[in-house]
Amino acid sequence: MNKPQRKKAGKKDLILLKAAAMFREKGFAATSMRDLAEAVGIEAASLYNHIRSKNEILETICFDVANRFHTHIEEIDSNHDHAIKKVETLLRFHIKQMIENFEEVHVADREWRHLEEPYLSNMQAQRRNYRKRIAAIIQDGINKKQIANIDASTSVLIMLHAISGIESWHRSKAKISAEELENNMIRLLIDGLRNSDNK
Amino acid sequence: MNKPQRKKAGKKDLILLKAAAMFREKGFAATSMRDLAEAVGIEAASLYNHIRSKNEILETICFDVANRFHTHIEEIDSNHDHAIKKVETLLRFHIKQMIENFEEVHVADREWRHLEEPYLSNMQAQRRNYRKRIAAIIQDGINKKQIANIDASTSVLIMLHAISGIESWHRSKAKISAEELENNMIRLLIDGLRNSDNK
DNA sequence: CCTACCGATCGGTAGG
DNA sequence: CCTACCGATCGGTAGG
Repeated sequence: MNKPQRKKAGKKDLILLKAAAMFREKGFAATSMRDLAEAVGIEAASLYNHIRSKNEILETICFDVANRFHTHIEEIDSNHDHAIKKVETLLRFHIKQMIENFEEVHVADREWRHLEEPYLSNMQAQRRNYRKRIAAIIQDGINKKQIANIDASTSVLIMLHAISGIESWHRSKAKISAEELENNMIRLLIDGLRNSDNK
Repeated sequence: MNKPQRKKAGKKDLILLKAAAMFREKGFAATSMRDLAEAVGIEAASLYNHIRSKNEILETICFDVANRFHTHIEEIDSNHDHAIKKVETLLRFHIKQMIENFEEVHVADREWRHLEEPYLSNMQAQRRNYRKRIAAIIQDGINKKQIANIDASTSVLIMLHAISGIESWHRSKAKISAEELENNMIRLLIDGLRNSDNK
């Protein structure tokens, strides 16, 4: 073999991947650049040829994930489905993301508080906005009598946090399958939204 | 009592209180003993006249909270209520704890991974066991046809994580009242458990 | 990508 | 409860 195959921007991606895994496992603050370097297989100083700072890694992870969710909710908002269908689509996307891109999604959700300004305020605003959009979808469904008369913000709180609980599914030994988990979650979370007359 | 509201070991309690608040806000790893000392109003070195180490503070918080929940589920397990009533009692207790003792309950729930051995394994086992007991209550209800035929472990996952989402209620500005929040959560979380014939 | 190293800060101790 | 200070480790840089 002449040269090991070059992944496009491979080393930086590897750093981000390992960082996500370690930030999830130990938390951002408790992960040192030396730990990370060891996982990547280089010296700590060499990390800085690929990234500018520890915080930049967190910024990349958090905003990548946020953009993905933002793009998805834009799509949902622009279609004309039944409100329950919209919520279901949103939840299935969240669940899939949490299962398939577990490390980075979980880090974005739990460690964003360690961002520095101005990123911290930016992310805070994005998160607030995102929740408001989901609440608006639900409230719209309530107004159109498509959804039971519940408190929209409580519902959003429950749904989003329940989904972040998939973390403990990942950790559990006697796992049900990802598909079963998704369908069980959808059933339990969507059921409370239905009007008694279309249950 | 002869003296009005005299805290006994007052300084240590104050340290634990401030520590819980700071661990919640910034995380265990990102909170320094110097930060904590400043919040308490003494020098960092003086903290060690009241506590043995930073980790001991976390241990105290985590095991205090765990014991509280353990005691409560023992009570529930020893009564003979309808399964749905048992779950509701449990959920209301969790919600109240999360509202009234927010800082320490939230720290116990999020920061226990920073415990050192043997406390880490101990806490891990306690948590696993606690979830199993809740799942058993639900499964028992399913077997007795008191609860719909759902996946018990998914239900536990959703319920417990939804409740830890009360954190974002604390942070929100336009809050609904604590009582409303509790009742909304109970409604949304319990509804999915009911059999269609007693809905 | 490495060796060598920086100043800052960490948790914690000695001694009063 | 304080001053003074410890060794360890942190994120990051210089220079090759």
